[in-house]
Amino acid sequence: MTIQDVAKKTNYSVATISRVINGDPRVAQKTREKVNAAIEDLGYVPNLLGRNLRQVKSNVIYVLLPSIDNSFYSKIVQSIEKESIKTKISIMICETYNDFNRYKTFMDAIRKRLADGIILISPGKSELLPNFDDIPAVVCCETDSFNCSQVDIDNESAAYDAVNHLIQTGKKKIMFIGGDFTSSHLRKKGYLRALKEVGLETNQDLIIDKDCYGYEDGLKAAKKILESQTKPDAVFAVADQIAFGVIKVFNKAGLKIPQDVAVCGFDNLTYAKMHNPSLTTIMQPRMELGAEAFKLIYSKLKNPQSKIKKVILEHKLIKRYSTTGIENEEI
Amino acid sequence: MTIQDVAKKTNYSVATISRVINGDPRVAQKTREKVNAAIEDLGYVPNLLGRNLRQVKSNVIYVLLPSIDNSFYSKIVQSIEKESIKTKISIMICETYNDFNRYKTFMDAIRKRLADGIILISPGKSELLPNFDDIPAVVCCETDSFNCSQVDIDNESAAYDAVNHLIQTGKKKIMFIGGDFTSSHLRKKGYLRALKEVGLETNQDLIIDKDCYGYEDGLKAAKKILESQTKPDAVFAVADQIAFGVIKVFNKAGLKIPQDVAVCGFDNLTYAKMHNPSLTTIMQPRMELGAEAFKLIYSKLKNPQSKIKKVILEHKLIKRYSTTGIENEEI
DNA sequence: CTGTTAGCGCCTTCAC
DNA sequence: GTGAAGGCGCTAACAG
Repeated sequence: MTIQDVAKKTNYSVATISRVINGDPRVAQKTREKVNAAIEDLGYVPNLLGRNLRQVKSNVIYVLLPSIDNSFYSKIVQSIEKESIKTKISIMICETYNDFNRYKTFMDAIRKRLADGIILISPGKSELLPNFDDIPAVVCCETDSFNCSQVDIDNESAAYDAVNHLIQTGKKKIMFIGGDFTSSHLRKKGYLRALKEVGLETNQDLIIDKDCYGYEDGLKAAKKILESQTKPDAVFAVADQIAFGVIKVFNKAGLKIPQDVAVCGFDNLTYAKMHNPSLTTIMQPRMELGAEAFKLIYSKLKNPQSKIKKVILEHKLIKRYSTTGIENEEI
Repeated sequence: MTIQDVAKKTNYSVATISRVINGDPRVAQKTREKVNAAIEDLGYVPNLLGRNLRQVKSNVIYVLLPSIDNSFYSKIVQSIEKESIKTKISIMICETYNDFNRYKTFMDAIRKRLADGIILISPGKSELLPNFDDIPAVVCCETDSFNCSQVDIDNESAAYDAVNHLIQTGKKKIMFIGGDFTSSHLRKKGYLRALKEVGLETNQDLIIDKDCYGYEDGLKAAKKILESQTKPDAVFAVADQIAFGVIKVFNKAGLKIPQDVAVCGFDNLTYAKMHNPSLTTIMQPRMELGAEAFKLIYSKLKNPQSKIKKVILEHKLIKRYSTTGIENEEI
């Protein structure tokens, strides 16, 4: 069943049928009705593969992210999807596991026209990626320099806010736990600036910034802290999951949170408020990050000449029990 | 740049080029080399839209799920993806939010040839869905009857195991918290069977099964419990997120978990072990569920005549602090 | 307002 | 082992 069959049945040409399907205004109302009736009648459904070939585009955008099993990303994806649904573009989620070859595979698929462009979420350093200068792209949640539009928060100042909050609650020996990735480095900068500003101690014993990314790493880091002579009265972790690990260990060791040691995370995962105690953290505006990323790639596709933009969105400190000692389910 | 250009450059015909690209054996070794060299040389990349049109398939499978912002689903998707990468099929994740019209949209997209088939994850009751008898489909994590292959766990017996475990730890007044969906109904059956078997009380005061799906509902349910005269010594919730809400409220009320009241969830979300206290729950074999679902749809596409299968996979009870009082980071 | 026609890029018979 | 030719289903000039 093709457009031909509809043409035959209605005695119009395929061109007219095509016009009706695509809402072209230069079709008589009556014709339109007849054609639609025939389409209904025959149960005809256009084959978009034909259209895609003809128009040299797939109306698909790839969304590349490290892993879908991370609620931080999933919220971003959700908003990209929400935005895309308003257009006729579909998104395709692709997990990279930060693997060079997977990035390459997906980028090559675009060269094969299976997608029109990509959104890269937290891709890491640009020099560790395959070159993608030839394909329409937007980077989300990464502050390294790319040859395309980007959207992110100000990581340095977000960390500054978080650490400053810890200082405000009277904490003086504040640890930093992070990993080896760009935004973590920036967060460390913010941490250092906050301490420096009020003349607080900043030494290497207070900093763990190697191989620390997730829950298990948080467990390890916290154990190391307990075993050492460093007795911090607060911990700032660059990811909520790390903070969850830290809390687990501190709890088991009988430390009171936040009285003995306060804990602050980063990202405001869905679980941050469910946690016991609920976790103070930096909220990244995930919905806006995703929506903005989509808008950027969309306008890039509409107008390939459009200029590269860098968009910085507002973060927000969410104060919860793990630093304030006040449990409030509403937040 | 098309296959034509390669043909011209090599003085072979487009047919030969096509054969080389597709690994057709009836091509002389020498020819193959020359053609590949030219392809390399020109930087030619095949346009798969042409191939798709010609072969009347897109090599895409849609994966429909309620929401991506739920780590239960994301693990399943991850395994589907992992399985798909071995083939030349790509998967496309589609959020339905359990909305009839969104289901319809995606199913229509398949009729438009944008995908070759679908995997439906937790689609709910079959009568609430648009008809999809005309498209290749597989249902995952749903026990309602569908006119296609299915993969799921035995929900009734999983719930039985969970409640039985609570009984073993000496609990006698066990509440059930669930919602109005098929697997929840089955879990209630298992709950009732376990209680009945040992002659424990089962009355309506111990059952909350309306509008209870997520964290917020858990909060509400727990508050209701505290206000009522029912003083349960254990709670079995049909989802981990509900359990998290319950724990939050009980904790705040000063109840000791599991001494005063034990809590058991369902699903074994990644976060269940990070929680304080860590959560006893039923592990669904999410990776296997996804992998099996993909295999089923794949064979359906390979062989449209293949028979409908129902696959039931093994669940497992994961015992943690919220029922045992023992914190073990390893689990 | 409508029809004719020529491809989009590829694969696949059918010849030789 | 290779080539010629037709067509997958659709859209977009161009003509009328």
